[in-house]
Amino acid sequence: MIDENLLLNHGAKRVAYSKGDQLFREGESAVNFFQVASGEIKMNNYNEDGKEFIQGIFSIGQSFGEPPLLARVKYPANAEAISDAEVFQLSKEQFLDLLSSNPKVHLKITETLAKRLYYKAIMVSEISSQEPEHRILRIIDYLKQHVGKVEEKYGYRLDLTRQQLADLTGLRVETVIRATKSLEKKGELQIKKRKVYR
Amino acid sequence: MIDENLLLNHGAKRVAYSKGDQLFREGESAVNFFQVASGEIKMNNYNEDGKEFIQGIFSIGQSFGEPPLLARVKYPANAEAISDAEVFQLSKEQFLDLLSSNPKVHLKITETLAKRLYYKAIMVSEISSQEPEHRILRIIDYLKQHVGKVEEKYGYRLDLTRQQLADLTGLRVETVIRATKSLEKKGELQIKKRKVYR
DNA sequence: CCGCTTTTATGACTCAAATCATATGATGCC
DNA sequence: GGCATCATATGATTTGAGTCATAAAAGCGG
Repeated sequence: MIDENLLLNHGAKRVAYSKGDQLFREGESAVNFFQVASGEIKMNNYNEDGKEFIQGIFSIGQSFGEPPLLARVKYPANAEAISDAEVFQLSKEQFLDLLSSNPKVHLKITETLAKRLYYKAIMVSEISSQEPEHRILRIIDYLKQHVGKVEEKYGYRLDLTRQQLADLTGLRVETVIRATKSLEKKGELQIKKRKVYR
Repeated sequence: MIDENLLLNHGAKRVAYSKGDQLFREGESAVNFFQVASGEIKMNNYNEDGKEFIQGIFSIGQSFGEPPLLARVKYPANAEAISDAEVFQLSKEQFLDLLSSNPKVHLKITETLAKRLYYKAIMVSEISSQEPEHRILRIIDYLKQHVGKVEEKYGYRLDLTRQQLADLTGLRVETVIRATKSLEKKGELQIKKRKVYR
């Protein structure tokens, strides 16, 4: 997360999007740096027959879409507002300028990329070679640890629909529903009022 | 790739490994920066029933294992020498020192991470939602474009065994063999002397 | 050149997740 | 409060990649 004033001083604009708006599309060239000011943004892909895969969900303070900016490649996914959202935007030049004049911020960005790489390394290995229940537990544990919010009575509350969980793990809703039920039976997680806790 | 002399000036050691040696294991803490001097290193995971997944293959000039160093997390995978290999190693402190005293090198590393994130984003989406043939073509195209070597008579020659291709895509050898044959029939690639060209 | 290992190849069979259909329980809104 | 929409739930059926077995071709070392 880059300090708001620093962003504004380097020419960032605060842009508002409505739920469902697309900020950029897979295959486009990267021209901006993005950091969420409010709301939530997801990055996703759709395969030929319309099945969605969610690369990540970003909320307040988190940046996204930097890799293509730095690696000079096209966007590998779309970005879409999950809710109404506001986003700080900075042109590529402004962003690179900010980095070179603020080594600490640069290091922070590098760390962010490293963390995301860590997450992706885990997910790609899980998805390629593990069973549905295992995949689901892994992503829940990851979220609990890395974006973990309040510990409630029954543990960490997963704020995702079954569909989103499916799109993050590459499974089908029905499979996720059945797997979470089975996991509850095994005592690996709790389901209260349809919400998943762990 | 960081200049050899720069590495040595910052206290890098050149370490030799034999084919099959493990440089580090999944779950261990990261203490070193690595850059390949000769030979090839792969990073991989094994799931419960021994199935391998290859996260990446690194050859001369490429660095690996930086993310856990920067993100302060455990290694998400093992590193193993595919052939006899030599590797420059730098302690975490030496590496961070090198970065802070060489902004250009730092930016280069950031770019490297960004590129790998790009690759992983593609692979995770492919693996989660595409058919075997599609996955295989995608990884071949990626390799062709990003580590692409000599264009031969029949196009880019893929220097991977069917097994390695399977481990990179999360498929089974038999599936890869059948899929590549089917792709050849469709004219999407060529197979000459068992080697895949595209 | 010969034997051994690795890699590619192919057929038969299995099985678990995807698919399809349909229902019921929440939630939001005019 | 009633109606539309969204999310969860569950059973029946299909399907395609995994699994298993077995073989043949290629590469390699002595």
